[in-house]
Amino acid sequence: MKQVRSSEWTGAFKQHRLRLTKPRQLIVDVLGATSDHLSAEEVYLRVHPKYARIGLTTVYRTLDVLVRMGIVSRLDFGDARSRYELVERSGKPSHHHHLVCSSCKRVVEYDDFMDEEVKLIKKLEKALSRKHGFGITGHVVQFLGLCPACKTLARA
Amino acid sequence: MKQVRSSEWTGAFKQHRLRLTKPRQLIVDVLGATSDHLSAEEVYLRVHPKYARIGLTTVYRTLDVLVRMGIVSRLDFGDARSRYELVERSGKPSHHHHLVCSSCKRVVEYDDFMDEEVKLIKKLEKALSRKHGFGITGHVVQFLGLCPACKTLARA
DNA sequence: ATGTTATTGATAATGGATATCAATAACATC
DNA sequence: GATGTTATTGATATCCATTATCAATAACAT
Repeated sequence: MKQVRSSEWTGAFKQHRLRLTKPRQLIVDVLGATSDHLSAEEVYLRVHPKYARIGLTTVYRTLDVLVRMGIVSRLDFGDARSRYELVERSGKPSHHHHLVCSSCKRVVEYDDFMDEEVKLIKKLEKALSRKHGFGITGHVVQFLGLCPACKTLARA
Repeated sequence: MKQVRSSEWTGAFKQHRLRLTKPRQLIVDVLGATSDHLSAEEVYLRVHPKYARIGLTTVYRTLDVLVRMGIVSRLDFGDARSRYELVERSGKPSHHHHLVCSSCKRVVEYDDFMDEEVKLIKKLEKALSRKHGFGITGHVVQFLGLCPACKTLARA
């Protein structure tokens, strides 16, 4: 399952014989219009004004499909709900990772030393794939800590 | 909050004025006796035969305390429940990461290229800390994929 | 031995996510 | 453009991991 550019998602849908429905279009639109990491409910709330009969169930299902197709990434920042972002979105570094405040869950995207990181990840993927026979499809790299605001509060 | 060796956990408890109770001892024992990544319920089930009046609530609370003290790591393998492992356990590489099958959730621990990885992580921690003012306390590195068995099934 | 208070555990409640299933709407075909 | 097939939707009920509540209990300092 290889990555699909969000700009080509309609084509990918057709190839998989998936129908191009209004809810699906609006959900991709919402994800493309923000740099936030939205939860399913937040996606629902942003689609609702434009399409009031959207159902939360549909949002969950659609996000699942998009993740499985490699158009969307599912993220976990430890706040008990999954969050989603387009894999490819204009104005965002194509490859990035996340720095998360474990207290307030604020998220910073970073791409420092990404060349070096990608090189190491590729090397590891190859080694692990050979050693354990896994077909590797993705990775998670994340730093956890306290943001400046929460650090100050912790001292109080 | 710095890491605490599991062998010294009783001392760490005393320093924090936390009481050394039977449930807490048994929970640490269970984690020390396995290389599995247990869920809260699995910990509960393994303590129960030795101490039938253990409550699931206590297990959740204790695991939380242990995580906050740096004695235990909370892991997320995408199967909708947190899993736990001792940070330091005899017979396990002290620093390692996980390769997870996204289908059956099987987990392989690896420590390949760990020197290189640790060096990069340290460098990133320093850079991110300076750039964004975070006090960095931890990181997640994880590879996702399909294990040999699930790969075969997927082809069927 | 005793008092203080951290800890426990039964119970109920929360909340994100999923299963069910009849109604609807894409879209291939004519 | 009309029509039939079938993927998709969404209201509803449900699941299940985790957390809140609070009276009873047990660590441990004195």
